[in-house]
Amino acid sequence: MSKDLYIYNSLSRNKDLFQPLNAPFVGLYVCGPTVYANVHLGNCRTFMFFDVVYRYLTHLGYKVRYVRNITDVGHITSTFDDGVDRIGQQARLEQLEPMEIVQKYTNYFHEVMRVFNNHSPSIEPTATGHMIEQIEMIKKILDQGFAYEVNGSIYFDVQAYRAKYPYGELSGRNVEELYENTRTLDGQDEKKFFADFALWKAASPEHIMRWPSPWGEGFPGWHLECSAMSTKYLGEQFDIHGGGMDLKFPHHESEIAQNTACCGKGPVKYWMHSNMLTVNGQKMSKSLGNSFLPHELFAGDHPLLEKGYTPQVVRFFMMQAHYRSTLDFSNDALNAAEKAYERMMSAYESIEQCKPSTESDADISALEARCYAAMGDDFNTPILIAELFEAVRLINGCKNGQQALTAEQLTHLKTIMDHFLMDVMGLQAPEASADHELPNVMMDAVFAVRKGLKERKDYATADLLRDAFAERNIVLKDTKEGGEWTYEKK
RNA sequence: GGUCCUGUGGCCGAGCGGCUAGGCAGAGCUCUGCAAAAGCUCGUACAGCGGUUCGAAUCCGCUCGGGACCUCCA
Repeated sequence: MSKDLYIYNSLSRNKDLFQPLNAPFVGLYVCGPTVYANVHLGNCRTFMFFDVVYRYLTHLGYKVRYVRNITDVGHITSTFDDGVDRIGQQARLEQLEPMEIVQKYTNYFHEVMRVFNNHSPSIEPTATGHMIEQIEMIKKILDQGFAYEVNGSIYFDVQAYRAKYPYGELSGRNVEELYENTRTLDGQDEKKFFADFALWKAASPEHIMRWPSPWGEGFPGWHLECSAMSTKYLGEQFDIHGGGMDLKFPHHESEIAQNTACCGKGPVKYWMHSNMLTVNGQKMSKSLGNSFLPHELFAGDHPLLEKGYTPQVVRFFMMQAHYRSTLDFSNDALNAAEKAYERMMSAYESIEQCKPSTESDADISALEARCYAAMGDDFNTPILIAELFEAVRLINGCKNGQQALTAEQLTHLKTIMDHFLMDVMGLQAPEASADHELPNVMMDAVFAVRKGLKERKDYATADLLRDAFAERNIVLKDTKEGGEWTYEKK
């Protein structure tokens, strides 16, 4: 069975066979959040997807070092001279210390990541914690002649860089064309060339976040931290760099330029970009005001929402679309995902109830191979889910005696579900089984009573019992053996 | 304006030269005291117009619609 993995590489614009630089080790870097506000669902999609990348590589047996940074300084609202640091701005707004802002929104971010069942990264470095590395990197770029100083700020010299290396390869930008469209904005700038970007900004007297440097007090540019931290923890060259599509330019393009200027070679073998989550066809973003916060979605506490959805349903919903497609967020789609998720999970949980046969015409190994093929084809989770519904069909068929499965096949199906549903896609069963133990014992008695009533053909009382539970959101379902029950929230 | 992506059945969403995607919703059947669940079967599809091809949802051209990026963004 082939477990080859093909990854769509934004740099080559091709699905490339994944071959790690130093197997079995894999370096994975993902641009994390700027912690100046609560992460919204669009952000979560990216982190959830790269969690699946991390999980699948790990499942394949790679030793993955997953680095995802926290941007806690340097993310300025524009690179012009009046640019404001997002963290500093929010600190003034909320009348808190910048580090209080950082802590507050980092906490929320971590809580959301946990609730969505994302694995923690191996290393979660912060920009403020790597000031020395960033300053050292600037020195190297200066030494190589690809940066210059103006009034205590250091800018990356795109023209000097372009004379030696290609610039704009990742995003397909043409500097001349960019210039055509930006020259009007290029006013009283201290940069030599419009496309130059800040590596270090001198801090104005009122600027709160500031660090000493060889060029005076200031703060690092946004793009620099990722270059410095990925180099520190993953080396000058590493395997996979991920992030949202909107980071391709200028952020990732600048990263490539910084690393290349510093080390003479491009840093990343496979660039991966996940597409946007949209609302009514438009990108979900904080600035457009159409973003959902995770807790609003769970509680259904938002004008555009009819009801709440559990984190697991949301995760399943995200997995039903390919990461390179935009995904539109709607009540209908979420409702459909909820139903699908519940069907999937109830089949998963009922594998033990299947009675094995001695013979079977089902080909479970082929099913497993198709699961690997789906994931191997650029992490195609929608196809994987379609294959897992084939497993659902087999399990349900077996449960009501229409499909013969051997004991080995049932175990195999359980393994496949465990691997792909739980380990790879990071889904979880709706509720912990421990909570079910006592209610189950009680419900067994209820079903015994109903059975007696039905045998006496006292259907009215039997229905009364069922209705009484239904009023309390507990749905009773009769089966041949007795009954099943579920919570059904409204 | 530039660069790029995209338009699939009632809805979501894969596929991207020939072979059923899948889910949700809908119809019929089986099972069932009824119901629910589950299984089986079914329906209608590839924006429009041309072209290439034995064959196009898939490739090419044009038209129309939607979106992203072009120094805030996951």
